Amino acid sequence: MDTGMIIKNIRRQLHDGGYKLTPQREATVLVLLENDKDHLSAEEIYMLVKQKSPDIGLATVYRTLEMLTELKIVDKISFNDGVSRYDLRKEGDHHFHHHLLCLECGSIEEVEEDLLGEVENIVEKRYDFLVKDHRLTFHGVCSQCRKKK
Amino acid sequence: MDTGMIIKNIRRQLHDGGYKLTPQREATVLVLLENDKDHLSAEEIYMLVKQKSPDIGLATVYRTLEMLTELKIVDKISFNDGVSRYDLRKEGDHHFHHHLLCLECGSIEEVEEDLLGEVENIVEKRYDFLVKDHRLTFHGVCSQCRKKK
DNA sequence: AATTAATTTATAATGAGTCTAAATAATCAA
DNA sequence: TTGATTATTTAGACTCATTATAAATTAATT
Repeated sequence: MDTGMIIKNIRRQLHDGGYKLTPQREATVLVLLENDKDHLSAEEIYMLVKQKSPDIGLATVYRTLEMLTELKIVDKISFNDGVSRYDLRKEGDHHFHHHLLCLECGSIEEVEEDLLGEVENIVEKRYDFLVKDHRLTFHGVCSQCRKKK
Repeated sequence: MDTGMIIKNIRRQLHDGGYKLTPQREATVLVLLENDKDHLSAEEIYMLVKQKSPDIGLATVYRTLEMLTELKIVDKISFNDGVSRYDLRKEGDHHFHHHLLCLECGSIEEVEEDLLGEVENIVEKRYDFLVKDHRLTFHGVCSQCRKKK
């Protein structure tokens, strides 16, 4: 799907939630789209948005990210390094993808496929817990770092 | 296993890592042992330790928790609410247990059994990633909150 | 056009976590 | 044991991510 179409969908989602897609919000979403393989912090997103809209304020970026999180357009995740990171959810995805965090180089790889179907069933039955979403991160060593040794 | 024995084991683990079990560190470990079902933040731990050792400083608690995390005696985890939480690892456990976070009441339930064995195998093979540890949290609605409705 | 509501900006405030220097406690060599 | 060295703790200053606030701007409505 092209960017224009994605933006159009997001505009509709905002309207459904009672929000407008202001130029600042659109610029923020564009940065997220252009960097959908990264896991940017609010500060990093702010720096990138500033290149498009130099007058945007940091608080606006924070508020936009909060709103996008509430609407489940982005997922907020923390990798225990003291900052929250924001990850655009793929169109039609109803689960949050998983992450592989390399303890040596700090890289974060994404695992698109949902490996938790069976595990969620067990949790729902055995713990009587209605699962809505999940966060799964593996800590380990990526192939590149293992090759180096 | 009784508390004395656990403390003894932890003392040995600290020594092996080149640290001493000072009274302040012991008081901190005791608080973690006494609240092993909770997921306390550093500040909460500090408050509880202060009841045992009123003269302890917040920085000492932070440093102790950092050390215990490094030695894998506790696991540090964040549930996206802006604070890190610390969870004592059970004796002999080589994986971090999972969590069920209720989006309505905020309660956190623990899942002791390891449900990720097969998933880790897939990740190791399919993504060529050496798994050392994991963080798995399900977001959803607990049985109590569902009963209320 | 005037009014109201939503949004943004700039900046101040908060609060978790870290750093630093001085004090204290433990360890070691003589 | 004494003095010297090292590790640890304390208190408080500091940093930095995030949030709150008040004034200004923009958009929507009457």
